[in-house]
Amino acid sequence: MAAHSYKRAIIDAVSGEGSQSEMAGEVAGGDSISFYRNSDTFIDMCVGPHVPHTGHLGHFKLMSVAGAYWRGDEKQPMLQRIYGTAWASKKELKEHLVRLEEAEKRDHRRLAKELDLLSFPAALGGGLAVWHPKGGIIRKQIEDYSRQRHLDGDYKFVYTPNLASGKLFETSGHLDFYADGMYPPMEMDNGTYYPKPMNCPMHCLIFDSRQRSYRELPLRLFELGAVYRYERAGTLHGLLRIRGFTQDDSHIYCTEEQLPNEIASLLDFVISVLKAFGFEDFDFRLSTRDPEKSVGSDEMWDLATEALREGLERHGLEYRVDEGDGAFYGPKIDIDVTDAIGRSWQLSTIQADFNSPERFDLEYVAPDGQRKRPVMLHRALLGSVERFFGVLIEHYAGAFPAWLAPVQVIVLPVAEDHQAYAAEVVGHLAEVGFRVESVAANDPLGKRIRNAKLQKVPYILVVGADDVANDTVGVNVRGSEGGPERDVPLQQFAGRLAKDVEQRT
RNA sequence: GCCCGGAUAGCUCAGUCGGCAGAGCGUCUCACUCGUAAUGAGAAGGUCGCGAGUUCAAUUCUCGCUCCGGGCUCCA
Repeated sequence: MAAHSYKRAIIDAVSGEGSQSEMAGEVAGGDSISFYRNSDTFIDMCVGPHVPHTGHLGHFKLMSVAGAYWRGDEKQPMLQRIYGTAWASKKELKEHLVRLEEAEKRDHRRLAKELDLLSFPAALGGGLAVWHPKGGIIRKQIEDYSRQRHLDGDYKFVYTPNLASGKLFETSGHLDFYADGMYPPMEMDNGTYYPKPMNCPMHCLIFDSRQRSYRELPLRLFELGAVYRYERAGTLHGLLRIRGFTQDDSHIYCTEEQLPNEIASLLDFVISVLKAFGFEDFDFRLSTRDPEKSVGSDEMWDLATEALREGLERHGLEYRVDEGDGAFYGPKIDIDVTDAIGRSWQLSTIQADFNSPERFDLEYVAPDGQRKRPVMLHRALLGSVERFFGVLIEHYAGAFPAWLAPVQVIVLPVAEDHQAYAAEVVGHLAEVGFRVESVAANDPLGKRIRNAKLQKVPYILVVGADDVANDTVGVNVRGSEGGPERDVPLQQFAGRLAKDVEQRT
């Protein structure tokens, strides 16, 4: 109890005559207060339960210490918390520790370094990354795929700048609601400018650039847009929490009547795109209005919330409702994916917005010639390309499928005599568009195999005298249990790789 | 932002109770020419994160800053 002066304070406050402190009121308002005694010297006021005595903890290991705000409120003092893990048996404890080690091996920050994908140089500043060639080619594959899907989905590609006048963010409401998350303004000769924290205000300007007809709706504007948001220093975490990132962002302008259909087809689109990246399990969350932190009429909110709900229900999707978790301008559906080791990541978001069209005074001409207000949907599928890549690295543990792998094939000549043939194989595969490298026989074959495996290359081809004679290759498939496949005709291998790439497996 | 911890070679890390710093891996050179997860020998490689202070002397002690890690809080 001596170590829990705050609990002492609660008890004093509760027992103190006429005390009206918040804590006292809160505790005294409950049905009862429970105490647990684990030894003569450790008595804890706690809702419990506690184990009868520490012997029941079984096999444990202390893991870390960290600060934690009293009652989870950052305005309150900070306490020291000691974290440990306890298991019934030594075996289970050990298994848990092994699981932690495995998770650490897929940490995207570690793999990004090991696989030379990207880095976070201190000289660049916190929460900012530079992409190296191998990370860059993967990113290009991701973005190219996204662009292709959006082309197919009748999205219109737009580009907008990284800075905008403060007036734009006054109009959009961001300066009112989100100034803390925006970078400080730049004063220039003709006004005040901010790095953009969102793309939507600019897309609204594009909509508003001329008179719009109902015939144009839904108008789907798409951009891989870089945004900058101030994240507090202690919250930064590799690619998963970063200060500059790129959204696969779209704003869809449609009529109120089109909204349910548009949401329904969006849900299909999201799921289909995420599945291409190897995700199979999805969780849906519907977030509703927080009256304290929102704008717009109840009518608008109800309409938008119902449209989202209808979209989910039309698909028969199970979803959870997060009351009060909506954006300031509207309700949303967030989509979480489950990765290869069962962890959940929030990626996609679909947000209804009746507010921005109002603020930007957007209109279209209806069939009857009347001017009407469009409805707007914000949506991102990957969310942030940077964050998505971080999740993808962890999902695949760095072993990217062939269509994403920075190097798809490494060709290893058994000895110097086979070098010329290895170069031929490389030339042939490169010519048809594969990313392929060769490593000369300066080191023993075993070592070169090992290095290629550590780089998680999908296919390692070994070529020796037999292969030179017969136009074949020895194929090592990443992760295969059996030994290498010998004497595979080169054309046959090329066909197999092409199929992998095409099917994104 | 807050609490605790950290920053030494390209990477992983040891070390200096204050006296111009080390290993393994990697890199480079030479030899080896090898059929499936580490060939051998040699060499190069460091403003000991940045800035101030104390000291005859600071990578080491003190202070400030930057960046990183584990949490907390926050995340349109």
